[in-house]
Amino acid sequence: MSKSINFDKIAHQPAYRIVSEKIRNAIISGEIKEGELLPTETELAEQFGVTRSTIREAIRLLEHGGILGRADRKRLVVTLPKTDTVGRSVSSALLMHHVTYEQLWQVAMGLEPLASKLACTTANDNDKKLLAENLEQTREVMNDHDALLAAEIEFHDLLANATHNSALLLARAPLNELFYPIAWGEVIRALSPGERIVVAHQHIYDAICDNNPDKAEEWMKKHMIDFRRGIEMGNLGFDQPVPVR
Amino acid sequence: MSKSINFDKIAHQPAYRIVSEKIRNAIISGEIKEGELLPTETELAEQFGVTRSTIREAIRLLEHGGILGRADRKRLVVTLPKTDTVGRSVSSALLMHHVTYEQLWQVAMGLEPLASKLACTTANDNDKKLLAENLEQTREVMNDHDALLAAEIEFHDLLANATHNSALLLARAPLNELFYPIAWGEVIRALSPGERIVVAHQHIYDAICDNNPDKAEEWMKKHMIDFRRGIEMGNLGFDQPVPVR
DNA sequence: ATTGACATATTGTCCGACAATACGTCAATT
DNA sequence: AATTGACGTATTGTCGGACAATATGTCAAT
Repeated sequence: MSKSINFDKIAHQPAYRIVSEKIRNAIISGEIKEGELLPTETELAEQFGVTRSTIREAIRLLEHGGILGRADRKRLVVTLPKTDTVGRSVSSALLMHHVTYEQLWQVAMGLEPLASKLACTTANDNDKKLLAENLEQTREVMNDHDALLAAEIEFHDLLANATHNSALLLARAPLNELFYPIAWGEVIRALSPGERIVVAHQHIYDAICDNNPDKAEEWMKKHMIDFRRGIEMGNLGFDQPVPVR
Repeated sequence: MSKSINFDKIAHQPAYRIVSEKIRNAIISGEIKEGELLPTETELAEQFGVTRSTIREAIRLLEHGGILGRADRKRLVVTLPKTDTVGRSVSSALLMHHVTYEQLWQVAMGLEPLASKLACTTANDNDKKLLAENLEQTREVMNDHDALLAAEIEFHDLLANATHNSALLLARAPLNELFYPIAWGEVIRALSPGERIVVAHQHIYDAICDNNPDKAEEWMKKHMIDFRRGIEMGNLGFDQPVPVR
């Protein structure tokens, strides 16, 4: 133990980070509204009094987070971060943490029935129409593994969208990105559970149309448990890390 | 409808993005292991055959996602993305989506009881020790609004950590960042619910020590519902967007 | 209304330079 | 032996300027 005075670590931020923060704040606070063009790099450089290279680094910092996109591959534009953009960085974080099938399933078990329940009261006509179309589509491709997987993923995605809850959408983004495509994909190839999937989806869809939250929640739970049994019956270890790609 | 042939949009990726992807893949696939130093910028520039500026832009792209940090503020090092790093970008996304208290609460209602339940079987001695210390701490500061809020946030965080489920940790990151500090903060200032908080935490802690998942889940649910009533009783609109900062 | 030609604006990439600072080494000091 | 000091080196942060590639806008020609 040193008896000497302790000074706080001095926070020397590089310029590109300061600039990035300033831009970020301007965006989040609504000073620059969504859809608006960012000033050009040279203009920004003049305004902040730094070189264009510095500005570019600052911009890259934000671009990854999805709050900056490009209008036409030239000018940068302020954009609402899409779920999949944000989801991708969360997913790579999870892969590095060696997330397991089981851990993802637990989260899915927490969020998907919830989404199902909420959707009953929030889904509008368009949401229902999309779900109905997906259901029909799923029935058609029931025996085509790849197409079935795509339809299954879309169903859960449509359902989540129907809640119109962006917090929920973002929280479940890793499921879309890692859980369904990989884990579920293997299950489908191993067990061909097309029939069971369609039945579950149908019941969930009906529940939403009947405005019956409890039923929607219950069927989604069953669906998820089926899921789990699928993973266990396939030869993928439930407690194994999700493989990278 | 044009009858002419449709070509796919040509995907011209700028060099900095290609470089960034390559580095990202090398990291995720484990080619460069966690904790290892990245080659210096000049070396990377030589290896990829581009200028240092381009390398720097590529690095900034990754730095934001948290998979690159710095060892000593000079050399870059491969790091496991911490939950709060990733959480921050998710949170700014949510703010831009004008997420409401209610939406965050719904997610919390899905995840927190789950965390509580899971923690019963996964918490180790150290987790329990930390929770116990937090509990004691909470009791002491019960009437100091700011300290109470900090302790409350820490409790939920410790609980989530005790699940040792990184997917869950990342999914609930926005709660730590937006829901508790802002929404809960206002409730505490308005209603001084110190007593109720301590009681709930105590029951949850007991349930974990008794290895009683159902009880843990139930009490967390009660706790969250209390939460909701708090928000409704305070003059914050439950369906209002969470204010920016 | 479509095409073509041309000037302009903006981004992507390169090069070279220098200052600030973290690191390692080795000597000097106590 | 442990701390301090001096010094050279490696690496990042920032600068300035340059040029090519590519969208954009305008106006004339068909």
